[in-house]
Amino acid sequence: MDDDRDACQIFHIDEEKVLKLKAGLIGEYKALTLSEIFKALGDPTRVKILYTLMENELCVCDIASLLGMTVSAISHQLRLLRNLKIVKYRKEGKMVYYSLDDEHIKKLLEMGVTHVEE
Amino acid sequence: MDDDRDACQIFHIDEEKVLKLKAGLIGEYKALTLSEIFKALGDPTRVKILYTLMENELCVCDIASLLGMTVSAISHQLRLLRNLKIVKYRKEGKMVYYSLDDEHIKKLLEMGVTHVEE
DNA sequence: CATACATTTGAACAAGTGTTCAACTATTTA
DNA sequence: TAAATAGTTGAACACTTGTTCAAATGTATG
Repeated sequence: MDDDRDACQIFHIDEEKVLKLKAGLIGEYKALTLSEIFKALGDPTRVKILYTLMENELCVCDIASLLGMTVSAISHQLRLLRNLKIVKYRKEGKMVYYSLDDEHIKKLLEMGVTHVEE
Repeated sequence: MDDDRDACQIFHIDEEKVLKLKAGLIGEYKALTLSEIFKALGDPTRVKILYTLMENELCVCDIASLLGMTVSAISHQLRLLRNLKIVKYRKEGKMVYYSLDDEHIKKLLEMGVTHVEE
């Protein structure tokens, strides 16, 4: 009688629970920002790119060669990853060397692998 | 002279490095599987749904009410999350209670927040 | 300066995605 | 059995996305 599961019709969960739930809601902006990061990792090409960068920094055409894709396609993806601060770059003459921006990205990838591998 | 950065033109990185890089490449299937998980987290609505499930299990129309969206929209998203084993569900009479499938998902979300908040 | 090369960029296209609407299933209750 | 309720589903739509191609930067080198 005390914990009869919330029927849905009029949404009559007890006040306290409603408040707790609403307080725990993620904000619109935060949800968007967070989803943008995950979305960036949510493409096979970008996953492959990031994997090549996990131990080394590499230039655009090295990545393109390794993945068997056009330099243009890789560059487009790198721009996206750059804008989201997922990779950083370093210019040296004609070449541009890309690397992961921070350790979080590496950890996110590793945790993703852990999840899919179990 | 020893570590002259790989010029790109003919991709003449030294053999050892090429081999190491190629060995570290992620496979096609693994990249796809991994990207599917991240893609699932890469939508604001799904992020919000998962956030409501971080501490409680909830039924579809509770989530819909909390987020101010239609039951149908939520149900479609939950199916996707279900198929990817990101959420699990429990049936009780007419109601279906959803919850996060495992701790990894929670950790991924938390780690994502950490990344965007710094 | 002219040439070569690494990378970036914009436009365009096919393919994929999220929401809505209406119809449907399944379960409870009268 | 009939009505009510919780949830699922499929089709349709506008919108977004990833790649390609061609053209444009920027930088070194002859």
